[in-house]
Amino acid sequence: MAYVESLLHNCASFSHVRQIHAHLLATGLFQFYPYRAKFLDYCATAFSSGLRHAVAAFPFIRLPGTNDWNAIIRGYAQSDSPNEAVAWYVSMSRAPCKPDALTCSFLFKACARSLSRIEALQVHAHVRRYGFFADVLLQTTLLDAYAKFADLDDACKLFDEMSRRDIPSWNALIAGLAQGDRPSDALLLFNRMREGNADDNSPNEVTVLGALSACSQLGAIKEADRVFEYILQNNLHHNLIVCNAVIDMFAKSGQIEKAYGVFNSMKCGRNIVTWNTMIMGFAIDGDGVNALRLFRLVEGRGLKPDGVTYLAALCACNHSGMVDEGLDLFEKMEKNGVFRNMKHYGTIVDLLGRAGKLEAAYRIILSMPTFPDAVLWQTLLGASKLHSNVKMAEEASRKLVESGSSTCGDYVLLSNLYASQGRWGDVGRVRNAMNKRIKKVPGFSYIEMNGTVHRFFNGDQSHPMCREIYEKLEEIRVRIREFGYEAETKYVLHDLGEEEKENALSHHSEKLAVAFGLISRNGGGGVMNVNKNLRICGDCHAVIMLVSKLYEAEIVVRDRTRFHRFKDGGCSCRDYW
DNA sequence: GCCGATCCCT
Repeated sequence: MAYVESLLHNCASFSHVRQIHAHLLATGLFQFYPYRAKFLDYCATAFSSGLRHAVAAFPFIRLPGTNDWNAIIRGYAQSDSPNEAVAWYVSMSRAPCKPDALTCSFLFKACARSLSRIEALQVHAHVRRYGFFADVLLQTTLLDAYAKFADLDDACKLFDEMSRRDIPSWNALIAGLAQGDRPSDALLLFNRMREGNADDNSPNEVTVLGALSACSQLGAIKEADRVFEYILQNNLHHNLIVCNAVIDMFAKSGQIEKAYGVFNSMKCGRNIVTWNTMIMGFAIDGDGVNALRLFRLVEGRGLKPDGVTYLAALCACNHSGMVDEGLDLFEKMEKNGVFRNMKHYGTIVDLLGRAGKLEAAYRIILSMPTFPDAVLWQTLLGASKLHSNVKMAEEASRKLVESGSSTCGDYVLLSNLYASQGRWGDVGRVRNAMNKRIKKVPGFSYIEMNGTVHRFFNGDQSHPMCREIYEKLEEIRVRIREFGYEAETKYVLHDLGEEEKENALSHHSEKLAVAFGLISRNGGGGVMNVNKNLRICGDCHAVIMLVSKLYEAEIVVRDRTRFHRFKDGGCSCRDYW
């Protein structure tokens, strides 16, 4: 038996696996359960074409045992068609042998990957019935599956009920929270673990990846620094994947120099993800020159640009207004064997649209080989609004409504366009249509001050320092007026008088956050960082530029798509966004 | 023996 295992582990190619298979058949060992099951398991998981081979061999087994089934189920669980694992489990349940904890573990994995929630619930019930549930590893796999279905409350409940938890259990929940839109909870859990309150488990490489991802999403600068400090102290920065996530985190929290510092000092080598992350980092920072410089270096390092590399370079062109360079990349990528997907189209449509080439953007959407995504029409709508092209905006809106995927934001865009033209009848019509829909994403901004995160909604009056904040806003309004500012009331949706419109604008969440930041900085310098969940509004952009000059403040706003660095009355986006 | 992992359009 030992020699078969040793042969298996020394297979350099799939043809070696076939030779071992032939040997087992010739010697009759194939019908001997332990040999065969080991062989099948190796065959189905170690090589890409091995699963088909194992599946083809399966019918020749006289009486398949649990591990034979497990081998196939495991193989499918990690294949491109994980749902097949469930189908095999159904067949297995009709066979004489019984599933074991391993079978269920592979099934949970398969369910997690194919997002088959119902099937997972059924297997969960079986697990309880069979009495496998005491198994920590199995519980962790299930926890991970729940997290991937976004059943985070169930995942937390399972976690709390576990009698024993190891590092992967913690990691599964932290990563689940981070990826499931609860990054703050992920950080809380990470910090608990770091402070030694995690069943004697300390964070490892995988744990910090969850924490890094949480910081990236939040754009949380202080937390980002703290997580990095932990990584250095515990020598986790020799791991390539950790480094890639660190670069992403620094780039997404507005610390592009730190991101580039890590990129340049990596001792563990760089892979294509490293380059993609750094290029995208420069892109969202509005530094198209550095992004394209790195893009050109990729091939020289023996790496082949992939779809994400091109996407990052296209994003860089988009955010820096480099239309010709972007079009050139878009043309070249397919010649270089990289297929264009929806995201590439989305970026090029935005690039052309923002540059005012609405017809060209429209033609690109129509010329696509696949059915255009709602995002493409939303992008075209946004560009039409930017360039006040009512006809194109109406066309894009029509397509969105037809596709059944129009959102609140789409209606707001169209309505704002009508409003800017004074077409109040159309505004009312669009608003009525919008109000029939329930889903609204409220705009909010947040700013961190002395370790506390302060969050503001539009027109928010719930902050303890509400009075001071609104007084500050009034002061800002007066000072920038003296400086020659006029409110760009076209950004207001409603049919209000000019003065009321200005008020509606002046209480946008990003302005509240900036006013609060000015009050709280105690005259001290330093950069003020504001995060916003949606895109920054045009009036806020203009106002914050002036604030940066009149109050000598450097203000960085991270919005949904990029960073804006306001300084001395200007912005790093050079008004192109 | 089975658990946890990086970059991606508006």
